[in-house]
Parts: sequence; C-alpha cells; structure tokens
Amino acid sequence: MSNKYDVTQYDRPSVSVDVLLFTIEEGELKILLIKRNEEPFLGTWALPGGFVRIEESLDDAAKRELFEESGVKNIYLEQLFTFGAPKRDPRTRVITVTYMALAGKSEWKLSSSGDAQDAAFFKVDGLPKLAFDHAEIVKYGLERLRNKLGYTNIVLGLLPGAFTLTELQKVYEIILKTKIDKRNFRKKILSTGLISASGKKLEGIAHRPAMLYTFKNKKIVITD
Amino acid sequence: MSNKYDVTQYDRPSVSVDVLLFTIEEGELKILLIKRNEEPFLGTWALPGGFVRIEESLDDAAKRELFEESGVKNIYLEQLFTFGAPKRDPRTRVITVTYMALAGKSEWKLSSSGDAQDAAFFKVDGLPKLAFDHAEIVKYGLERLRNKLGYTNIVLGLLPGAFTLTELQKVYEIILKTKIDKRNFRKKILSTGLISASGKKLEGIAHRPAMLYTFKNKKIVITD
DNA sequence: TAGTGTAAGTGTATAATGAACACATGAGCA
DNA sequence: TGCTCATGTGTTCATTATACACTTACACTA
Repeated sequence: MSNKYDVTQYDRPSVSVDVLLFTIEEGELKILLIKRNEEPFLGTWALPGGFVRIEESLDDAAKRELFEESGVKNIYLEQLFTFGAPKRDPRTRVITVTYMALAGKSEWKLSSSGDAQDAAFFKVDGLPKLAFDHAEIVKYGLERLRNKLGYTNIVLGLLPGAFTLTELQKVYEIILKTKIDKRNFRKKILSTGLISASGKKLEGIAHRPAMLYTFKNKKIVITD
Repeated sequence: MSNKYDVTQYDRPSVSVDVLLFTIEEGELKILLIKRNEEPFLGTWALPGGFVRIEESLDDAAKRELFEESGVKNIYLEQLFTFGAPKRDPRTRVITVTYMALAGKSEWKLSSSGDAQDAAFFKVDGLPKLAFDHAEIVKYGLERLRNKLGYTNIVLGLLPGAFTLTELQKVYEIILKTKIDKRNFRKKILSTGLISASGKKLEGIAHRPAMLYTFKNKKIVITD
C-alpha cells in the first residue's frame, strides 16, 4: 500500500464476478451461459455474473449471482483468476473476478430467477460467440478444471451422491478427452481411499448390476 | 453479467494490487515489506502495493508498484489470488489483487523510489506483525511457490544467469524445507533438459570448482 | 611439494508406480 | 436355457523414485 494515493482520490473501477458453472449432461461437459438482454453485446451469450455489492465478499457475490441466474445453491465454488484489461468492457473499466462452480445433474433448474432471461447449457466444445473476454475466461477455467482432476477429488462436484465406477471414469474421460483403462482406473481410484462401496447396486438394468460408490467425505482435498 | 445492475448505479470498491517479492538471501527465503507511513496500520509492515489506476491493467499496476517501491524491473510476476472481504481494509471497501514476484539477489536495490520509505527483506519464517490481511496473503503465496517448484521451472526467477547445481539444489531445499539427495537431484534436473552446462567453472575457491549451468530459455514452463 | 580441507561429481540396486492387456460374471430378457 | 451386455478382476513389463558412499579437483599450509 503506497502512501502516495489517497483511497478516495482516484476514479474507481467497477468490480464484477463471473461464474463458470460446469456440469456433465448427455455425456458432454457443458457450461451455463446467459443471453444478454442489454448493451453492450446485446443478444450475445455470456457467463452469468454481475457487479459485486459494496458490502458483500467476492465469494458471496459469486454465490448470489449464480443463484439468481440459475437457482443453484450450495455447490462447489472456487475463485479462478481476475481479469482486468482496461478495455475488456467497452462501457467503463470493469475488473472481473472469475469463479468456477461444479454442479451435478440434478442440482440446477434454470430460469428460477425473476427475470426470465435466456439461459442454457452449452457444450464447451461448441460454444457460440461470447461477450467481452468470456471466451478467454472459459479457456482458463477449462484448463484449471483439467489440471485439478489430476491432483484433487474435485470430480465429486459433478457427481450425484452415489455413482458407479464406470460413471466416475466417464467423467474423467469426458473432461480429459482421453480413454482410460478400466482396471488401472479402478485400482488407482480405490487406492486413494476416498470412495467406498455403498453395498447397494444399480437395479432394473439388463446386465450385471454395478456397485454404487460414495465419497467418504464431501470436501475437496488434494490426493497426491 | 446481470441486466439488473447499471454499471454506474452502485458504489464501487477501490481496487489495489499487492505484491509478494520473494528472493533468496543468506540461505533464507525472504520477502519485501514496506513500513507504512500513514494510517491505518501506521508504522506496521505491509506488502508493497497500491491502487490500480483507472487506465492500467492489473499486471501493469503490479509492475509499477513493485518498481516504485523496490526499483525492481523485468522480473517474473504472476497473479495469485484476489482478496475481497468487506472489512479487510478498515477505511473503505478495498479489493486487492495479489501477485507473486521472484528476484535474484542482484536484481533489487531498495529505496530507489523517491519517497525514502522503510523497506526491507524479511525471512518468511520470522515475519513481523503485518497490516491488513497480508499475513494470509503471504501464507497463500508461499504455498503457491512451494507447489510450483514441483511442476515448473519457476526457480529460475530466483537464480542468477549462471549457477552451480549445488546452488540450484539449495534453493529447492530452502523453499521446501527438506534435504534432497544430491545424486538423485542432479539426475532429475538434468533429465528435464531445461538446463545446460555453460562450460565455465567457478574460480578462486578452495576446493574442486563447480560447473556453471544456465537455463536454456528464460520462460517459465511446466516440466511434467 | 606433500598433505589436508572441502565441496564437486558420479552409479547401482531396490522399491514404487504407471501402462498394457483379456476373460469370466451376473443380471434382464426372449 | 441361452443370449446380450456392462461389470469386475490380475499379471507382466517398463518407467520412475529412492537409498546409499567414494573418488576428484582445487586452494591452502606446513
């Protein structure tokens, strides 16, 4: 903190939060986008987000915006990066703190918000043109998500409470875009000790029923 | 970006940058602190930093503040995290974007700045009481630095252009607070192919002279 | 100039981890 | 009862990580 600048002396930027809400749907990694209904970028798809209120923390702002625009609550949320190029918003200086959120299939119900704005999940591979620098933000978030798969149990944010090992493996394969060997995957996952067999099995399917597993605790931890 | 908030409608927070400048000196990992000469926290040590100007990028603000307060230029700089708890600054709402910078021994000359403020390097282990939430920021930065040692060549930011393998190893040992086996360390470092023997050797020392090595390129890259 | 002090430099054996690979099992259903 | 289909399970080999000790090259001193 330099002594040369009075807190109130200079123009202040606006500060916003933008949230990448990832989910897995139909075997694809998707993110939530909102169609803008005002300028700039009217009609363009953008990340959910909005301005940070003067009395709320950044995390709270991200939670609030996410809830207002998707109805999602109590999900994993992690600060990603802060983007602050002077011209990233054509109106005025806006610095945006970005977040990554993960939701399981059942956790979101769109358009729960008062204003019935257009909101939809898009495959991260076939995204439309995005407003502002949001394409860059998505790229950054994807990279972070892929990295974190490797050394944390972050994947639990994308799964229901009980899941089969095949489902778990599919999530890894979808996000990392790789094929994984089934036996090696199971050995490695089980050796972490983070998940345990529930004893229950899938029912009503026309083949051998799979064991359902659960994460022993719901905290994201570093696994190696 | 929600449509419910006009850019100009609400109070805006102030946005600052704070920089963790790490260096190695006397076999210790140290960071630069500045003694505050104004309220709040008058007389308390704090991270170098200051307010982001309305027309400059966050990176530029961090570079500028670092230069103003330490005279250091052109060193490795990486955004860490953004801290925005509503009461973290008692004056008003200040959101701070934090950076980590790395400097070799020769790169800094303190008090090059106009105002002859108190500035000094402190061992990260024995830090004085810090202003604001700066202790938390240091803790976060240290963790990031330790992690990055493991999977990048970030260490080059702390070393001079030419260095011995023993010096390199010492940097790892100091930061990670571990003893490392000399032979295994050399095998691993050399196998990355990122450094090469310069052909020159240390001179004028009372024992077998060590080969000087250099990083083949000065970019920080991920090594595994 | 021989001897001493000191850090540099070097290899091998063992353990742990990662990668490749194929077939029997149990449920629903016809 | 037999067909279909995804589940579930072990071993071999290659790679990587770990543990560990002696010789070398220089400066200095006697």
